[in-house]
This record gives sequence, structure tokens and C-alpha cells, in this order.
Amino acid sequence: MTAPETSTRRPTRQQVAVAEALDEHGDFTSAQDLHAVLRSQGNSVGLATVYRALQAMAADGEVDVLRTAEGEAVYRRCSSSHHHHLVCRNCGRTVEVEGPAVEKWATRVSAEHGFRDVTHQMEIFGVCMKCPTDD
Amino acid sequence: MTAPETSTRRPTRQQVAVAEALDEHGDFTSAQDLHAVLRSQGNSVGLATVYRALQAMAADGEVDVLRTAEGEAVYRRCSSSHHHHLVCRNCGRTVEVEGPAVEKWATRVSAEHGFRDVTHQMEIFGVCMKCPTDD
DNA sequence: GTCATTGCAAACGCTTTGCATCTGT
DNA sequence: ACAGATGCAAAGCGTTTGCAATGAC
Repeated sequence: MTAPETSTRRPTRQQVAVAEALDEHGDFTSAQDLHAVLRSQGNSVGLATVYRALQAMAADGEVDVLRTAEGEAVYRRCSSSHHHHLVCRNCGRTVEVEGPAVEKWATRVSAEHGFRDVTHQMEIFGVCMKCPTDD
Repeated sequence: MTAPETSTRRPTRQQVAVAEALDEHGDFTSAQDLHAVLRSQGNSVGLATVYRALQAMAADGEVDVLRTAEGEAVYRRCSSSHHHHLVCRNCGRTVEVEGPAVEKWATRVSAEHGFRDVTHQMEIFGVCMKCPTDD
């Protein structure tokens, strides 16, 4: 057992707001995007607070974090349906794909190396069929 | 074939230096790291020039680019041996792993969606066996 | 009342860019 | 000589942090 329930501290309105905004979005979002959404909802929260709330949630293992190609950090609720992205590097089209094979492989190599409490991220970049062969 | 040979422009000493340093490193490196290496080799190249050279190579499709969890961009020669990383989020230890299963899965889903010329990135985060159960 | 959290703004690290200089052809 | 590449330093962007004010318990 890895005692994961340290999450019993989200007392403030702001942290609840961030958590719920993230929840509603459902997929990966950036801190700045969440900040803008909250502000437009009238539920104004400082940008720094959004970052801090997201960090706290990440530390608690409540959210996954990864970086976009542009260097922006994006966050997603852990319990969200887990899928990967297939991105066309020409037109930007994105397809969400699921991969039991990948999940299993990740679990296996983690176990082989004695790692526990693992998450993973994977993205595939290519050129989709609607884009011309000659760029 | 996708006519990839647009790479006929690397006339200057600095661009050659960056390309070779990247070549010698063989795995993902950051621009700043390359800059430090070049400087220590006496082959001083401006940091901005390193960035520009890497951008040019990426535009030509000669290198793959991705972002570390800390937001740093890392570059790798396309032809390099391809493996993934298993990262301990507690002590930072990194294990390089190879995964035929993942490669095949990536190829398959890409094909299923009509994508071509694909690359992928994957990283697994967990806690390694040398780190205490209770953080 | 006490202590953690907020918010603002300044600091920070990585990357990009403007501009004068230099290099290769 | 000219076009493009270089280097420096400043700007840019997302993120983090210091500190006084605020809010929760």
C-alpha cells in the first residue's frame, strides 16, 4: 500500500475552483487556460494560485502533468479516460487513440525495474492521410 | 518516398559543429548542453546560434525535438538508436528501456489512421525500488 | 488568534529576436 | 561586394517565488 490519500486538504474556494475547472475540462489543459476560464466564470483566481493548486494536486498524484511541444505544461485529472494522441505534424489534426498494448508494456517494464506508482505519456507524430505526400 | 533531401545547406563551421556534437552525443540533448560541450571543446559557438542551428535541422527533419518534464527542449538525430525513459520521480534516476511492443503498436495505430512518416515519444514516470515507500 | 493560502509583481530559466559585425562565395 | 550567418544582449514567454494581506479553522 502506498498511502495515496493525502488529498484531504482542499479547504479554500480557489483550490476547489481549480479542481472543478480541471474536472469539467476533462482533457489536458494549461494553467493559463484554466486561469482564463475561471476568470470568465467570474470565479477570479490569481494565476499564481492556479499554478500552486495544480502543483499541489500533482504532488498528491491527483493529476498528470506533461509538456506540449511549445513548452507549456498541461494537466489532466488522473481518473480521466486514458488515451494517447496521434498528431498530424502537417495540418495539426489530432486523433485520440487507446492502447492496451502500451499500457501493459509500460506496466511490465516498470515492474521489471522495480518501479511502482507509475504513469506514462506517449504521443505519436506523423502526417495524416488528408495531407499531400509532398509538403 | 517523401523527398527529404533539402539538407544541402550547412556551410558554416558553427552549424557543422552543432550537427557533429549532436551526432556524437547520440541521445537527446538540450541546446544549452550542446552549447556547453562545444565551448569546452574550444569550438565556441554562440548560444543563439546553437538554437538556430537546431531549429534549422528540425525544420529539415534531420532531428527530433521533444520537451522534458522541466520544459527544456531536447534534440536527437533521427537515425539514433531509439529507446524510452523510465524516470524515478523521487530520486530522478533514469533507466533507458527499449520496447518492440510499443514501436509496433505505434506503427499499427498510425497505419490504421492513415498516418505516415511517424515518430513517437514515450516516458514512464514512477518511483524506483531504491526509494522509500513512504515519501 | 494562528497559520496556511492568496494575490500581486518581481524573479527566474529557457528560448527567441534585433542589430551590428563578420564570414563565405 | 553582397547575402546570409554569427554573437551579444535584451526581449519574450511560461512558470515560480517573496512578502504583505486575506481567509479558514
